[in-house]
Amino acid sequence: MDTINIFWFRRDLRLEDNAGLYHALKQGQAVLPIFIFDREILDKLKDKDDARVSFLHQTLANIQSKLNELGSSLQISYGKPVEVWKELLQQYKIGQVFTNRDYEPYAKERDAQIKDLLEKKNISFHTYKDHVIFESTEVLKKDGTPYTVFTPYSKKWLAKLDTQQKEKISYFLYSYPTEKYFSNFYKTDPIAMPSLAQMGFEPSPIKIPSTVVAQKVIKDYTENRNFPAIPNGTSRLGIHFRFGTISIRAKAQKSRKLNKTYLNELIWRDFYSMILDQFPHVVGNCFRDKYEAVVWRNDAKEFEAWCLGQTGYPMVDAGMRELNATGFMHNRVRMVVASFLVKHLLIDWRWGEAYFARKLLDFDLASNNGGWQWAAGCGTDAAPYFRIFNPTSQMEKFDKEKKYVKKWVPEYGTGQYVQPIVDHKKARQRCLDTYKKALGKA
DNA sequence: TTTTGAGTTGTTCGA
DNA sequence: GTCGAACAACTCAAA
Repeated sequence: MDTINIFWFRRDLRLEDNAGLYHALKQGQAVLPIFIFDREILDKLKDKDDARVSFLHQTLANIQSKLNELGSSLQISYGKPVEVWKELLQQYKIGQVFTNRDYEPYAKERDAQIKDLLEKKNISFHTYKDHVIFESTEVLKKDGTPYTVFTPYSKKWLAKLDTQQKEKISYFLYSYPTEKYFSNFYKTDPIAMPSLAQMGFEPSPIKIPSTVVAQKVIKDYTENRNFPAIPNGTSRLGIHFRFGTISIRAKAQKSRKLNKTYLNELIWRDFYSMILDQFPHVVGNCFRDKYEAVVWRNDAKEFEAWCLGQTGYPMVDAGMRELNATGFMHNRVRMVVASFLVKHLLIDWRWGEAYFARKLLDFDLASNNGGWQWAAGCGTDAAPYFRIFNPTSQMEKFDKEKKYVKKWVPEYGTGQYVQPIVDHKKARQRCLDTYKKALGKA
């Protein structure tokens, strides 16, 4: 049996401009690409027709057919990673293993286990940066510790990008010519992949936004991004960044030239990825501990009304209904619904975070957690607690014509629409009092 | 070490 | 209708 190298796909599902895959193929030895449908993750999903699983499956099928054309195949397994790797070790004589780094706590632990398993067999485990522009240790304060405020972080980040560009420190800052080495894929007949049904899932009716975004969308992003009724006001690339179906490097390079505001959003993505990597306690805990003292009301009925888009506040309800129907919610509206849940209803931000995690196509632990902690005021660079969005004035500001609201809440203004479940003014005061008390100011 | 300037995305009140 | 101040002081980053 010949020795082969393995490339392990995770959240980098593309053959082009893929750092780890590039390094794997460049070695010269035959490379078998693999993917694992991870039961540690899948078994926890609540919806059998989860759109992200369908998307994953479809994306892998696309990669599979491209590889089949090259006379190779993707080996897709369904199970727990450690078990799958033990089987792979039985099945193949493996030389080296290549993969791209993942910064979520679960992934770090999983990779440490696999690395250990492989190294015991004298198989090296090589990991690469692919998911972000700069990793958590690449942009640090002068004293060598991580930033916790976005603006100085972003300045340093931009300066570093400029330096790398000027000095050509990293030829591969923008693109890995992976396709140059496609001939090194392991030659094999197509290997069957598990069907959705075999894994206990059903296809989702939800449509996935395209990877192709008109240049004009990025160019006009600054003016359009706050208005949810504008059809292409935002790029909707979140899901593709999440699963790596597009390259972050390519997008950063383009937006650097086209629109600094858009680039800034990509810097936020690196920022929250860094925060998660450096401060993993943010999973399940307030970044700032003193906010744990907030006494949440956690009314289950009100939470349900929020989830279903039945709060009586049109901007909130439109957002939640858009989320439930499409797996997407406009960013401006995400802030409005999050502020409403946490501050008007005084429901623990972790409840909202979990609901978004379940529903959002573009769900990403780092960004979702960062966003919710921002909204709750307990995060790194958070909104002050007295900054409470007024869902009505947000609608007047950002959906003046009510185009967005009427699309998702058609009964709005007809008399059939539910009464507000809380009074804004009272809820606002209640929030201020609750936070003041928690922070020892009352 | 101390000081200084600044901090994604807001709202309300009163002049 | 428009504008500035108050909200509440706090923490961070860098000089």
